[in-house]
Amino acid sequence: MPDGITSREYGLESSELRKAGLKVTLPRMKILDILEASSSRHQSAEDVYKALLEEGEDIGLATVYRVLTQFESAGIVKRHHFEGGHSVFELDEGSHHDHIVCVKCGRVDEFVDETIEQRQKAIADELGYEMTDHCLYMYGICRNCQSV
Amino acid sequence: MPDGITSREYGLESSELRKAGLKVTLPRMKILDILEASSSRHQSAEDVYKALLEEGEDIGLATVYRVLTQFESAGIVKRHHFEGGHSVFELDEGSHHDHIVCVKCGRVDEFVDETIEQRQKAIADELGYEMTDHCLYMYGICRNCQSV
DNA sequence: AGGTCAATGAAAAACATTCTCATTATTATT
DNA sequence: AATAATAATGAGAATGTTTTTCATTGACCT
Repeated sequence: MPDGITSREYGLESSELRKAGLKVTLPRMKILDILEASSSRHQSAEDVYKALLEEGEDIGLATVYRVLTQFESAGIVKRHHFEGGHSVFELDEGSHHDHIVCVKCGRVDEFVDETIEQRQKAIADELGYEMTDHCLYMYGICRNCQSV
Repeated sequence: MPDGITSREYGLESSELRKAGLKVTLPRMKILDILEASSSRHQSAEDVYKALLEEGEDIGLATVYRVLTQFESAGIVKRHHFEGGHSVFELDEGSHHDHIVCVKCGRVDEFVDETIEQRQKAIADELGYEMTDHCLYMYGICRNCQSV
């Protein structure tokens, strides 16, 4: 068990890391913590880094990027490229879903639509592609921001 | 008419620029040329810049970015964020369509599916969003690359 | 043609992300 | 518990893309 984490924290998370073939280190535990604890499911590397700073952790931004990329390869998180340049990460609970993002406040809602999923498969087939990934992003103004 | 373009070139394009409230300048005409002439409908700023260099034009990369962004605001081009970081631009002929990108060779195919379009509108509605934009990216391996 | 103001080029800056490398920590092994 | 082998980390440099700055040039209305 790395120094700096309590045994309370050292439970499911460590086995999740081991399962992924990653050593159990403080940065990886803390980053997993933050991804699980945060109110916003979608966080940029910078967001995670700031959250670490607020908790007084001395973890570098490079490590945050490294760890998030490893988590992506391990299937622990999913990376999304929303409009505006930088990537956001969310815990990958296994169930695919799409996103609608408010262009005013950044709010994100998730949804799944079986009709769309099926049409996508059919289209990839028609066009001769072996699909590896797909994502649907909608952008708009959420109810809150409409009334302002 | 700016110096450096022939009267042959000075036709539809200039009125397209004027309509958008943009002055008719040599960089804007040339960039429009390249977007129209290129074999690949989807080009990065860097691609456009290289094409300009090949034609012997002395137009800076900053101008390319500036002009493409203005074109986007004016509705002349659409910007896409494919996986992998940098943006690509394509002429906006008015008809919305989605994209499927080969992760091996970069080939891009376009498609429209009315069922998907309708479901998207319905979902945005249900979730209380006033939709401003939407894009669907599929990634896969195209027929050519499968046989390799 | 001339004046006004926007557009440009070049270089610097900003930004997100990745890499390098010396140091440190984890894990398997005593 | 101590150790050795090896992978992970932090700090900062480096990269790649995009934006900004500012002095200069150019388009366009009269």
